[in-house]
Amino acid sequence: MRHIADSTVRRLSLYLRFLEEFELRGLATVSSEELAQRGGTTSAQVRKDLSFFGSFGKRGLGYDVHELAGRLRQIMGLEREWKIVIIGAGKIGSALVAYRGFRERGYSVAAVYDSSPDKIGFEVDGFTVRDIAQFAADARTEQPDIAVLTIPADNAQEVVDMLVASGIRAVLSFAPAQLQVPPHVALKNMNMAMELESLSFALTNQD
Amino acid sequence: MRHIADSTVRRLSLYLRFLEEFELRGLATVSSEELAQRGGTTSAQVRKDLSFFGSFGKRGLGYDVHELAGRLRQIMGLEREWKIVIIGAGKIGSALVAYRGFRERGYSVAAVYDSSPDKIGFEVDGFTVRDIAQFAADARTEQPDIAVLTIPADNAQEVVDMLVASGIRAVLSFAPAQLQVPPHVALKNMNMAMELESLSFALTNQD
DNA sequence: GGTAACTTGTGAACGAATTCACAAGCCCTG
DNA sequence: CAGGGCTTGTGAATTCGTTCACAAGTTACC
Repeated sequence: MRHIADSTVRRLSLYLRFLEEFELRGLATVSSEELAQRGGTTSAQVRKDLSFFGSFGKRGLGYDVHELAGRLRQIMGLEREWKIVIIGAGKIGSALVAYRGFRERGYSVAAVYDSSPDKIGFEVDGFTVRDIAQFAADARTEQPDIAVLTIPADNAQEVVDMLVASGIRAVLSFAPAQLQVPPHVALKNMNMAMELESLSFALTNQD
Repeated sequence: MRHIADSTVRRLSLYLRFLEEFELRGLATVSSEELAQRGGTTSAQVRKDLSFFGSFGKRGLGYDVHELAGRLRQIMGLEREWKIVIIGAGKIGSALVAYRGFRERGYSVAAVYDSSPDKIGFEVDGFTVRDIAQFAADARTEQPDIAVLTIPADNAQEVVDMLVASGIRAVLSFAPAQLQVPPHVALKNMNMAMELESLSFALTNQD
């Protein structure tokens, strides 16, 4: 497949959310213009984004809400369940384990890991925290799909190296660090420090 | 000031982090090439990013680590303390209140709000959770700078409208919703669902 | 069935962001 | 102080993403 821009993928994710919203409201069809307005973009952008994957609409009419939602789920890989492991049973990690939004969207938490003896063996929202040292062995049988990293920045790189060596091909990192991964591994960062600094930049450099 | 791309601001934030790392390691100067390698970008990109704000380097030598860090802090508005309020005392909100990274980088949590009687009046990491209804009144005297939104998507828009009406000009939202704010308000999203879906997209559409 | 009102899908035009490439400046060595 | 080795700062070239604009297809109505 032709390379798809990250910005496009993120918008598709948004469109899907809006479609689900429209579905709930009982709308049967929706135009690119309506989707665009809901998402703060333009109708041309919506159509272009979709056009990378096929043509799903009817001229003169728009898109069938239910059908387009299905197509998007298919495109985004949401027709199967993805196994998540949470690495780091600190405050953020524990909050995520309990986060219901995961399961709602087809992501199921399979296990929680930590390296600290204060955490290993204790329960977090129904999960017994495992020793990170046993990850490689567990991964062979359990084959988790996505690792969510909620550990401090200082040893995040070595942990991610270990995860990758154990076969993980997708990482969502909350660690405020710039991690290196080989090209076959997908990495996304949730870097709060960066977002906050973007905000203080905006406040400081306001016109 | 000329408009600065969001991607540039985010990279500046990264560079600052790397500079602080280099400073700790005792390096006195650094070249754009070294910064680039650390951040997975190119030296031309680093120089171009910096050039929007002035010329901070010495030809043939590179940048003074300490000086450039200071300049970046100034540019990013990190020379003052920013008052944060956390809106939503659920799992994520509570985890953030306790997050030490805030204070380390000059952001101080001033208060925590919620709308649920189960939360209001109770303590979260030393903060007594306040009633969201009293936000407007509090804001007049306390003048918080940044609101961090950790509430469910369904009523996020009305809450953000209220925050904006109360004078908030910067919002970091964890709510999985596309919020509308007037142009003078800066808004950043931390949308985990979107990042996860980008990952499952990558896993699904792998070459 | 003809026409008016809509809406999609998509090349082409445009604009924004990144990369190239090089003149200019700095340091070190002999 | 001349020459070689680096590195910056920045216009120009390029690449990438967005927007425009319109032919083609659909529905509704008379």
